[in-house]
Amino acid sequence: MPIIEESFGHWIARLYRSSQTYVATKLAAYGIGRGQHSYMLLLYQQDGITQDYISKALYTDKASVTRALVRLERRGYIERRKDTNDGRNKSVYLTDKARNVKSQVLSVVTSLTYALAEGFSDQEKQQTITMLKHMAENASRAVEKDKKKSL
Amino acid sequence: MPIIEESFGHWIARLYRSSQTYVATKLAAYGIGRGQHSYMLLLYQQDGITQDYISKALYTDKASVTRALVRLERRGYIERRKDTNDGRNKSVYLTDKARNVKSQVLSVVTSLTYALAEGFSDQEKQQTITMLKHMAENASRAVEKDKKKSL
DNA sequence: ATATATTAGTTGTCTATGCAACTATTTGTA
DNA sequence: TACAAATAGTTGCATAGACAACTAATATAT
Repeated sequence: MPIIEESFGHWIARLYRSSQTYVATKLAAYGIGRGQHSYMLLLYQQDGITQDYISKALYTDKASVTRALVRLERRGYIERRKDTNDGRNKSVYLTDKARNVKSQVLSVVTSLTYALAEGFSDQEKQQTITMLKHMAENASRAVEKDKKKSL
Repeated sequence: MPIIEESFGHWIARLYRSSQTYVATKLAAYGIGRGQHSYMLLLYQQDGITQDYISKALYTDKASVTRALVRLERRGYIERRKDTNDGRNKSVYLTDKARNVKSQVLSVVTSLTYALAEGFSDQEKQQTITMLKHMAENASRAVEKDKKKSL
């Protein structure tokens, strides 16, 4: 019996890596790295949020957030400013340069979703996103549970 | 409208990272890194395959394959031997040490699939794997298409 | 038979990401 | 008010993975 073919993890890993490559190729021209478009996406939705907020929203380690944002800042896509009312926070703001590429970035993300769902009916697309969300939440929960156990 | 929530890529990324963390935590005790269990899995199915075969089966860059296998070899889980009939090939063999942890490794992979599918009916599980496979193939195809275009 | 192509694997360099340890700031408490 | 705990962010260190350039070995074509 094929073990690997029935492992969700195997398909998720393959899917993730190809998706990253896809996005990376399309956004390389803008100097936006493969792991950075999610941050742009989030900021397009909601500007001026803190790094901690981003870390929680994307379920990404705060150290990774710092580094991704440093890169985006160096490329001129964002600015980070220490909050005046709470000096621990840094709020993140898009620059004009970022706003100018918004439609291109969104179109890459959309085209990935579209490419992945090629051959899916509308109903299947809907089911897919539902299942992906469900699995992502299950995964976070499972990881949390492990963490608590190890304390 | 929430852009990011409807992006397949966002959910796949989150899912991938959590899954990796899950597996890493469970396999750390064996010195098997988070990216290495797929290689073990493949080899449990089929021993004595070449690196190139592995690279193609896992859709992973051959440089990454080399490095992952070097680590597994250093940990004593595999051996790599140059083929006698074709000196370009290196075939990869599991060691006794690897065979001894087979059930543990498989159980981690199974438990991940199980955790991700928590709350799914059998039919939903089946649909999920079908969709994951479908998307993975769509993704590979989309990446290939880009590559050809750039030539 | 020799020169060229192709193929398999390795190494260099880069990005992405996690965990742990650290710093700085703020909050809460004795 | 001063000291402890919590919070936000950064840095050190490690793994994982991609791409490109390279080496070695084999296959192909002249």
